[in-house]
Amino acid sequence: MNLKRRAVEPPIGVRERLLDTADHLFYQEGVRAVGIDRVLAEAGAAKASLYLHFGCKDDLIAAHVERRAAGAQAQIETYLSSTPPNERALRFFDWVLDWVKSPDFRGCPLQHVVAELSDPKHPARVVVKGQREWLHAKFLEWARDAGAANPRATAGALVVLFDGAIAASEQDGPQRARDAQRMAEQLLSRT
Amino acid sequence: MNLKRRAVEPPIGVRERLLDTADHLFYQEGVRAVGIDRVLAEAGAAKASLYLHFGCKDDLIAAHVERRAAGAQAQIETYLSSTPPNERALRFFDWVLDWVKSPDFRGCPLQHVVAELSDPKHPARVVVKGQREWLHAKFLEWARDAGAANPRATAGALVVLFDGAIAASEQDGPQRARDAQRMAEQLLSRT
DNA sequence: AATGAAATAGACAGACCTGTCTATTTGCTA
DNA sequence: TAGCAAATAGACAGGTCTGTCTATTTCATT
Repeated sequence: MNLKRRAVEPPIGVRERLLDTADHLFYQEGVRAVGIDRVLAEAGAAKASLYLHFGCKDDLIAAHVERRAAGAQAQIETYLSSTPPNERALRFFDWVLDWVKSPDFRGCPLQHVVAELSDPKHPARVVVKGQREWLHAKFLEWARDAGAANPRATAGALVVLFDGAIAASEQDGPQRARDAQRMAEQLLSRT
Repeated sequence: MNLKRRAVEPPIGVRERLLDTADHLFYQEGVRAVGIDRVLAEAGAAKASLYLHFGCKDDLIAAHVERRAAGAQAQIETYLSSTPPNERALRFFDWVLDWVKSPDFRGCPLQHVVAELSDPKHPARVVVKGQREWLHAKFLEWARDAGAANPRATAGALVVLFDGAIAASEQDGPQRARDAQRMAEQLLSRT
């Protein structure tokens, strides 16, 4: 019955502010390139706040990945909610295309974290793994709904097309995501 | 007894030794995670030698990327030399499969460097760009040789399949490279 | 043997990093 | 108004990082 810190919520809490800032900086410049002090200064927060809310930098990185993963899941579900199940696998690549065309697209934050943190047991890597399993399960579901002859093989191919679309678009521009989309069409057209 | 390493050891110059070590460590753990001192200790070299031969760490990173790029080019050319031109695009994915199955495969060093170094003007990024152009030109050539109806589109698709095969295999294992290979077969079968 | 270039060993500077700790201020609420 | 929890400011410790510099040693060629 304590509605203590419930108030109304006009000002953003310091935790959110820190995570917002870290999320942005980590994505744009890399988790190792950005130091705690940068995050603190840009968020206008105190060091004690960061360590109170997140414990250590590695956990802040994990929270950043967690936020990206959850955000992507929500976006994708919303994006596809009005699409018939059998068309979702293909429509997914419209979402990918939107993403790679967005102004501050800089590749996949999860791929980046894997590149930067070589230890698979790092808390952020654990989150990445979970997100990957989620995505694979989605692809499998959509492949089945699309009537694929071999849903497992189709799901694997979709993973490749997704990773390839993002990684290639990071360096070559959105055209690569279109190339991927075209392959997805071919892949899903032969039921 | 005073047996210097000269007696039995082949004459590996300090520059090669440094580059060998840096190349390996940078690839396995990341260019930002590995400090100069680690390279020095593992190579058994002096700091002055590193700065004499490479100038600064950023240029050492660039040399590492350069070596990977040149090595890949040479390997690929050799691998495909006995393959008829019209089959090279497809056969290329056998090479990819070999790579991702090799024991210390840890993804694409070039993709990693792009993830770690956000500045496109970084000397290592410049090398990456060059390698990418080389690869794209090769794909275009092979697509033409394979009689593709639209070589440019096919080359773009091959880039996506390549990046996807590597990035996905880094996290999911070699199965993803097989998935990519199967898509390449489909892509190239419709002439 | 003498010379001189290349390599080694390692101290050092200066910057930056994560993480801890103390002291102070703010703002809600009882 | 008094109290209390959250947040701030910032000093500090202990590492690590890149890069420079000095002094010494190795080694091939003369």
